[in-house]
Amino acid sequence: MSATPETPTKLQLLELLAAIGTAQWRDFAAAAAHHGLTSTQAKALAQLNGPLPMRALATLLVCDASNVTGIIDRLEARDLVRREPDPADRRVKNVVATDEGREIIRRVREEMQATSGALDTLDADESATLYALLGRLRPGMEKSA
Amino acid sequence: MSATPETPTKLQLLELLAAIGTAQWRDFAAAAAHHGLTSTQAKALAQLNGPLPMRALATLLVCDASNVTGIIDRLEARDLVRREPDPADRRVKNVVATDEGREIIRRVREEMQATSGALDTLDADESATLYALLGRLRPGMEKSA
DNA sequence: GTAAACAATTGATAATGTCAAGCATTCTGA
DNA sequence: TCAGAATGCTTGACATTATCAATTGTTTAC
Repeated sequence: MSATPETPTKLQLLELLAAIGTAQWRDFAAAAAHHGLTSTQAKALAQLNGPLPMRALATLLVCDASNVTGIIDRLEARDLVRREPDPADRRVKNVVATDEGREIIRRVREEMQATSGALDTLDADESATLYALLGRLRPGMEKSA
Repeated sequence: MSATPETPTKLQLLELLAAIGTAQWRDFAAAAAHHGLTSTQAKALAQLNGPLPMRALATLLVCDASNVTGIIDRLEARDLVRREPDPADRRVKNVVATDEGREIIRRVREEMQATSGALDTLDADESATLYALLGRLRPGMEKSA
């Protein structure tokens, strides 16, 4: 057997990447549902590492700003996030995750067992290689069309 | 510099994988919108390599069967899919992509330029390595929770 | 200091999602 | 065989997510 395995076609690689992405999304959505969150709500909560203006959140979620209003309304009704006025610009409202919100999204991430378990099958070298390759891929993929 | 780069923490790897998945989804959704398809419609169309019962499609999309009825209704109204009776089981309706449906999803895939372009930055060896690593990850990730 | 630009919200409407109920068909087992 | 359970799809009721146009309040630019 060769040290360099057969080169996959680009289509094969695209398809495999899509399959991984789909599986990961399923895992995330299932964990979120387990905590009474819709996928969208969980996705929004996952962005809130720090205070974030509504507009910025809309950009991250790639949707209209008016949509974010409703999503945050529902999260706020459950005390998972707060709206805070921005001290520098009175037009802006910053969204902040509450302690409860941070805790719940932490658990969701923790419970992505399919994804987590799959990564456990890689040894240290493989993890490092995968990390390096995906890291090279990332900037190109995040370019705006 | 070392031949074996630093081993990433599992959390770092999870985060990177999530970022790649998100970027890929954005790319797919944008290409779909360019052809007047919602993300969900495109996702449904993408499953139709062959005839597929409504129920099977619901399983693949991880949603209720009644939801699929509406999605397929709208695709059928645009002549992108057809419902065909199953010869072996009269309860079943098989969904089949029309020529137009196959063509439109082919173009959507073709126009995922961010993803495609990112993969172009890898040489043959790197592609092969990435393909092998992701291929090892896949079965574990597709396990049901 | 007025006009343009921007942030967030509201209201209208469509698409997506769940659940419960229904009809038609197939399967199961006594 | 045939009554009842299970299955596949649809419908109806409803909540969520999405987009767009219009509004209000606040900055920014000229």
